[in-house]
Amino acid sequence: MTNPTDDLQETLRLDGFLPYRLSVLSNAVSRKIADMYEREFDISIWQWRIIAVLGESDGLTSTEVANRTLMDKPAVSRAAASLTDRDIISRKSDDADRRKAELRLTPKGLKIYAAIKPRALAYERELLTSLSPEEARMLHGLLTRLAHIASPGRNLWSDVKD
Amino acid sequence: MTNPTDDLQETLRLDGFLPYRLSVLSNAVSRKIADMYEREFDISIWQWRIIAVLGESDGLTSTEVANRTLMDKPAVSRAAASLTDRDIISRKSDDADRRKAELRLTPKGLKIYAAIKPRALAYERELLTSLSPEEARMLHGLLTRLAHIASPGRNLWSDVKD
DNA sequence: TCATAATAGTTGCATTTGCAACTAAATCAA
DNA sequence: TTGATTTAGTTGCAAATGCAACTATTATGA
Repeated sequence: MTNPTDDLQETLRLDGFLPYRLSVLSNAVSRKIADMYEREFDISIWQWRIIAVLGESDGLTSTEVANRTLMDKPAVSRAAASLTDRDIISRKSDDADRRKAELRLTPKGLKIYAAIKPRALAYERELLTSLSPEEARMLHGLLTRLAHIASPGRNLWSDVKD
Repeated sequence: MTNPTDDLQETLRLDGFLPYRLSVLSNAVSRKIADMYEREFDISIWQWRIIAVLGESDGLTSTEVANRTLMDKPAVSRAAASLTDRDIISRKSDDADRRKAELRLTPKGLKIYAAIKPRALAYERELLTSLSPEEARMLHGLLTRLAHIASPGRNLWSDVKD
């Protein structure tokens, strides 16, 4: 096994390279959880994100959804269109400003939200089984700090404080 | 879980949902670092992964590269083809088994590797500035444990020991 | 007022991705 | 042998992504 660049001081192992590890782990997690949404509810990750934020707080506009989910506007537009077609969310355009429209979960959407939510939380719990509660807290704190560095200025997610 | 309705009581905030946070952080990090590869060297993330593993250990076959980088075979094939076209890697087919071909960095490839590596490591260091050495170690350990749960059986990355 | 700029959301398109199906070569079993 | 299987790698294609350009509506300012 030759290492063609022994002369360079620091070693780089893809294995231990943080961006790589984050990417691989995130992909594995997303893939697994997306399979569940998809298989059982025919809902994509983006659709789920919209449902999730509307479940948290109803009556958001597309732009607000985009900000909260960090999706771009076309992605929200398309995912919302397909959810509207399937009667999972409704859109009511704002009378005062007819460019805007408020998105809400329909009764059907609420049912889907109520069905997916515990599955999502259960999967998260499963992931965290290997971590003690303090370690889980630590993990979130570390991820938050990394996010500040990775996207300075922009808050990738509001800091969870407790 | 004895009482399934307990799940419904739990709150779900996308913000604090681990799969979401991993995805958003990983995207931000990948985007930022990919910009650098792309802008300065016209190298995609996939191409960089190939260069990186070949920089670590030369003379791997496509399949070995795929295993180490967790890319799928078509992705390796295409990225390797374009790197070969650009004379960044070379392929020498194995005389004993003519299905196989060993991939190596060319002198030009070595130069690119040598140029990108310190930038990549510098970016990783920058990310980790907000963490103490123990915290960084802790982070890697936590990510490793999550990876075991997320992809049981399959080792997403060999555990860094020593 | 009216032209200009800004904002909300949609559409179009080129690129990337993931997966299945394929070719070529080697191995195995009878 | 030789026919079936396995393995290495490539090609093709459908779907997902990301971004730019567009429409429609509202706000601004001379």
